[in-house]
Amino acid sequence: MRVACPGCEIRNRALCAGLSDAELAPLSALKRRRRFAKGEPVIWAGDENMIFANVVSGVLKLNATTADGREQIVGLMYPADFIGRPYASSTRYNVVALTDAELCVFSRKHFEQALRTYDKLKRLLLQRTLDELDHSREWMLLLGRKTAEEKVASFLVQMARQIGRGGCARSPLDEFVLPLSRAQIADVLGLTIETVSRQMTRLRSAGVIDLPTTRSIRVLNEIALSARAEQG
Amino acid sequence: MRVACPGCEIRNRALCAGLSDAELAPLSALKRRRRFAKGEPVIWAGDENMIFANVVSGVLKLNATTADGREQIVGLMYPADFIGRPYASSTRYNVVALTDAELCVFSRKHFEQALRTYDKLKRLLLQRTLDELDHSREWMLLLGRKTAEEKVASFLVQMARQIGRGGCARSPLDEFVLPLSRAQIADVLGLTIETVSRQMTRLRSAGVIDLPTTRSIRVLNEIALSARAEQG
DNA sequence: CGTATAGTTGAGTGTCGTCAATCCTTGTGG
DNA sequence: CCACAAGGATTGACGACACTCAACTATACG
Repeated sequence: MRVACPGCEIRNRALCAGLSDAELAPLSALKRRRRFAKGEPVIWAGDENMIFANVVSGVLKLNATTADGREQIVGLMYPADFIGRPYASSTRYNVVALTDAELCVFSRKHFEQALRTYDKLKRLLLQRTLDELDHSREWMLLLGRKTAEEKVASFLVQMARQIGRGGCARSPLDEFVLPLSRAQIADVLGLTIETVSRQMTRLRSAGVIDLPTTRSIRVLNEIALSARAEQG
Repeated sequence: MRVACPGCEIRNRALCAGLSDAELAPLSALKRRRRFAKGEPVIWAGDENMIFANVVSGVLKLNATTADGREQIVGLMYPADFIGRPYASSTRYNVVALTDAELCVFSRKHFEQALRTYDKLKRLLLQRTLDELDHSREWMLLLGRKTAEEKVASFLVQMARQIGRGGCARSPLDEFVLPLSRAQIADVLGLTIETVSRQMTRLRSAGVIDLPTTRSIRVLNEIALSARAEQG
């Protein structure tokens, strides 16, 4: 028996994991692999020509902006995550590739058709959406009530977990490479570049982390880091 | 033909609106009307004994807290909104009645059963959850990037819309009663009581709003209010 | 090797938080 | 009906944390 989407890196973790090979086969024919370069926009807020896709590789940001251009990253999408907004004609935020990325793309028509056909798909998307909602509410607590140090510590804890999840290891990593620049971290945390930088060096001075390069983090004291995150 | 849930105030706006009378009938037998007094907790974070319910009347808050007790309101629930967290054993936040409230309650078992049985119900819950996610992301922009004045103005714009939606009128109201105290508004906006109060009086001094009583708002200049909200 | 971009560090400012006093509202009992 | 108490809201003085502006350093890239 042939396996649908042979060689797909995320077959067992993405939404498709809820479908059998037989169920996936017709959908598989409608998908389109598409590459996006670092910095390239995937969806513009308000654009009706929306993309529905699974992230195969890379990291993307969802970001909202005020009228005068201030920016807030409201979500980060990793491999196996789903991008798109069913039941609405457009999204309220932009989606931009933070690294080179590969997506498994469907048209609105095909995806919504599949959503109607496969009950399981709907359930899985609902589960994912509920998880995202929980996550975004946790982030609201961070944005509204945490100090700069707590924000940065929370971000690093979260990052260690997320990067760990993607690889073979299932536990938080003690060393990893940030897929975000300082400016992007600032946009996630509702801070400025300078404040992020200062808090990073403070954590290093305190012996909680080390910064082998500006983009890589080594967690020296996970307990201390979690403590400074005030639950994260 | 008898109508399921006769006299229910939210029959046509809540999740149940997606079900026909025939479909609703068996569910209707399993529901339980329950009243909560102002300030009474409905769900505790981490409690497995979770409630699944439609809000019939009143306003409730979802709030998250840090380990040391700082509080952030991450959601407000109005009549016809749905409360509960399917596919998880507990919620990460508390649900508390802000006013006297009436809920139409189901047990986890019955609700998840219904979710499995009725495809339409799943679709409607997915739609709602996606809407909530959009809303919470919009709020992340507010929490992370807006000034105190913009936060308060955004809150008032939003409130005028929300209260208007509930009544017969479908447009934003120019005068309404706040269901929240200053302290609760502060917890929604990630500010302190004092800052909320100062911004309110600033808006009044500027002739944008009037405050007939501390709990009621009269919008004198909706355009100016929206402008100060930076899109809300 | 030189330029451009990203990141760090420093000095000074401003917005919002803290602490405290006062005012207003609401409810209760004399 | 009024006095009083209690909680909520407002206002003020002050301070701190994070932002702004700026200079400098490190890293990436041609």
